Amino acid sequence: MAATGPHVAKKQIRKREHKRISKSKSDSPGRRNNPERTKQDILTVATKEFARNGFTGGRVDTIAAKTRTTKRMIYYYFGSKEGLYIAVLEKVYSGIRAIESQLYLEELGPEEAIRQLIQTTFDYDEEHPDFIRLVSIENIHRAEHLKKSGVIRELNQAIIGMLSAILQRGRAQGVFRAEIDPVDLHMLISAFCLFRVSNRYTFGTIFRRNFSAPHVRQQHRRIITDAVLRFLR
Amino acid sequence: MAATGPHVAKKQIRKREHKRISKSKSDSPGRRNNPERTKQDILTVATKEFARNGFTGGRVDTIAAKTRTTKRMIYYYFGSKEGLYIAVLEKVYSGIRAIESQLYLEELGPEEAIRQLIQTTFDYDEEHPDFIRLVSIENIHRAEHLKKSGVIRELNQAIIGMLSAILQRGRAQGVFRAEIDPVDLHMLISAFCLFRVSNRYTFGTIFRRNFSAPHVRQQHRRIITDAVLRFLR
Amino acid sequence: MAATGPHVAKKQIRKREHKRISKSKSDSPGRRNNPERTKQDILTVATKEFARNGFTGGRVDTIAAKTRTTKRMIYYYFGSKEGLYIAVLEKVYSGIRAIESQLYLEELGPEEAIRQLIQTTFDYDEEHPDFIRLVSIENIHRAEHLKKSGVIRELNQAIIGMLSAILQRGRAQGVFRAEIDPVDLHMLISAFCLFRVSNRYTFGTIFRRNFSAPHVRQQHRRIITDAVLRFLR
Amino acid sequence: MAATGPHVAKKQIRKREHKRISKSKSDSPGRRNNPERTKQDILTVATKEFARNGFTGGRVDTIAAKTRTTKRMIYYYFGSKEGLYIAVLEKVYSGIRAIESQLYLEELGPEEAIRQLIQTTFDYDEEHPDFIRLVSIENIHRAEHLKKSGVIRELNQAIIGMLSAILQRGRAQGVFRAEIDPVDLHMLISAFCLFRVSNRYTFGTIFRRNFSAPHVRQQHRRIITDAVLRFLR
DNA sequence: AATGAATGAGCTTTCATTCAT
DNA sequence: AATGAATGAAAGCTCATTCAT
Repeated sequence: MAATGPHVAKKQIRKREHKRISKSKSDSPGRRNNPERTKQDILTVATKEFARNGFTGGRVDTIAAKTRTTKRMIYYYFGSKEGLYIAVLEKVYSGIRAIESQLYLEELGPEEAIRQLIQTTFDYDEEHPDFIRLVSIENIHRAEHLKKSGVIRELNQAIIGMLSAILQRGRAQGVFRAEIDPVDLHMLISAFCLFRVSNRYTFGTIFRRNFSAPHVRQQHRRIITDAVLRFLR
Repeated sequence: MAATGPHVAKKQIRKREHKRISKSKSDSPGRRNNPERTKQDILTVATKEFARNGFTGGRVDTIAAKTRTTKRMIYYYFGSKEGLYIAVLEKVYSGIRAIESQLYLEELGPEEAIRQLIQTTFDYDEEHPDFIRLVSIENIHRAEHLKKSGVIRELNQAIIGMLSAILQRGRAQGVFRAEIDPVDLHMLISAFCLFRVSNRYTFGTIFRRNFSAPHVRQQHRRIITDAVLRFLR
Repeated sequence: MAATGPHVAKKQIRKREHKRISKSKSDSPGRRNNPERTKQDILTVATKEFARNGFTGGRVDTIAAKTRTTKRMIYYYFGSKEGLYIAVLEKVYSGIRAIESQLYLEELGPEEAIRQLIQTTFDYDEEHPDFIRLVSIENIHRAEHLKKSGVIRELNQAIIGMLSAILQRGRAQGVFRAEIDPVDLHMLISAFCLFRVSNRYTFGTIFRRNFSAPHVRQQHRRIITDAVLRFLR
Repeated sequence: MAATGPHVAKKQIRKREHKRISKSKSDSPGRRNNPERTKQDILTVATKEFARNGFTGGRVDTIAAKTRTTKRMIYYYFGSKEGLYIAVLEKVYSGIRAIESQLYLEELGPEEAIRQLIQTTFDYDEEHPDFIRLVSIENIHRAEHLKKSGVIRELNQAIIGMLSAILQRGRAQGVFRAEIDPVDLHMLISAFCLFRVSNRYTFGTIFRRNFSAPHVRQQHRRIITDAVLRFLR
């Protein structure tokens, strides 16, 4: 074992050189040295792939092919297909939270606050079908992946606090009736807003409705707002 | 190493024996000679498998293994994995139609008819999670399989006719307000009833609600009935 | 769902035809229709591969390439790499058993019987280095695969019975001393015969002995026979 | 999602912190600046890993994870997986030599010297299964790595010289018979002592013997001592 | 002297489907 | 009418090693 010094390589037989043709510094300045960007790149592509084809149907190969990186890097950064999928879930769930936290509903009257909240939820769901699809997919999987993420659970508690405050103010002002559970209210709103997006394919096919049409959207927005406010009064 | 057959992973099934036992057609009327029963057997198993794991996640091998028949027979009778899946969809969609057609709501007052309809829908969804799951799964697939089935579209039109009649009677009696579209009303009801079942995993995980608990179920039934009736008045 | 009849295929889009060029009956009469031969073919190749490179180092691809069949068939017949490996173990262990069972030592005097047994063991080990290697490999794996095979354990019990009988006769005739455990005796013999083969590479390298040389082999045979008989007297 | 680093599967190791803590060389004498200690650390971990899983089965990643250092350092100090493995071999082979060189058998009578030597070998093998396993592993690899190490060959010659001297003395005193080759004698002893350890898994599984049991150990020690001495007389 | 970041190549296994009678 | 045997294609994942400073 002789001295302590570092190992001096003896063999230099490599067999992979052929593919490494052009690797000058100016070539691809975006890839190396910017791991965060690479991760975000993967995440964006993966979100689409999983939203489109589900967890089982989503292909790691397909994701890699649409990325600046290779399949190997997906495993380097996310460990497994499931690890990547969970990261996607965390990303999309944090998106809706970010919106909700910027509503500033305290300054509005109770009815107006509810109205605002419903419309924000409604529009967000309409404009983020990938999020809705991922939630559906995760429900098909009995939330087994979501359960593994400690992050998500904490993310979405804020909305209940907000609803609770609005309900209390409404009761104090005599405009809302008593004993409405905020979680149930959240469900009543979510159910409708989500259903429009998540079930539009079967519902639309069977009843020949195109939910993307602007006037349908307007009408649905009015319906859910109307139904909820009448329910609360 | 025994016989020559292929590797059998988990269970050592009968299969190979019957060759010796039932040589002539008249011998065992159980399996052979009863194609309809075999088809139903396959369909029942497939419904569970697809509901549990989705279309992509569902395995033809798994279905075959849980059946009295072999994998080959699935292809013989249903042509492909998709053919089997569509047959499953047709079966479960015809189930809810059967229920709805036996309601006899014409004899009830408008409010009572709506109440009855909601509760039936609510209970049916609660008790048939496999149906709800298959609808969700089909939506993930953008209803591409459902569209290939001419049968289903016709199945679920009846409910709209029924709602339309009730609304008309309600308007005539002055208990319901005008200009409520029956399809929208169906959606308002369906959204809530379905959501409770389809999204119980993510919603339940995040907000720590157990939707299976009897008192939660009772409360939800009251909420949707209440919300719809107030909306209609 | 219409009638009961079998499915009539609608799409016939296939994309793999190109490779299936010549598949006339006369082409390869050995492959199809003869699963047992195919299995044996795989087993023979796998024995060499695993003996050469170990369980971890052995490659399923390599085995498949050297076979008349494809990699897929290995999984069809043996279920997994481990399944194949265990089948190999069972095959080679049954080989030595077969030899031992044909010795007919009862007709010989005790000393002569022992002498015969040792020489048979010695020669078998010398001539079947693959078997010895597989045993070594299995020991590196702490016999975890061997334990999964119910067959092997029963295979090698016969030798103990034989040794026991010889020892008893020897004691009765007064040529062997008392209280020799047959399992220990089997180990004394096996240890030497096996070691020559299993450790010839390190031992040979360090002490510069070539165990394959005929005169070395003769000498070793004399040594172990001599040592055992002196031990028994 | 926190920081940018790669996916870490099982444990969240320190690593990244030390950069901030020990900036100057004088700061923390623990890790940096002590290459010999780092090398020994790697070597100790690698010995276990290779002994447990073989050369092919041993994982560079696993070794690195259990070390104070990173995977990169293994390559820095040992050049390759094989380089590290050879270093391990050299380490363990030098261990047995060290023991043997401290026996001082010249002062004992020939029989007693042999007795002593056998028991030392027996106990050393019993207590150093990792060494035995590495020897087996190296034999599986046909000693291809050992051959690359010039060191080892010289290490283990001493034992032959010692045996030779004892045999000569024994012959001179008339207690040992003539014409016993010291290398063969070494093999007779080694075979048994090694076999007990190297083949205990398969032998133990098939014949249901637990070689770790104290009374079995005692009996085996008696057997090999007895057999060898009777062989020499 | 020392190291964080990246990776090409290849591994085992699975899946829906067809062949051939 | 019914079926045992066979399979191409691709999926997820791992491994020792080098890049670039």
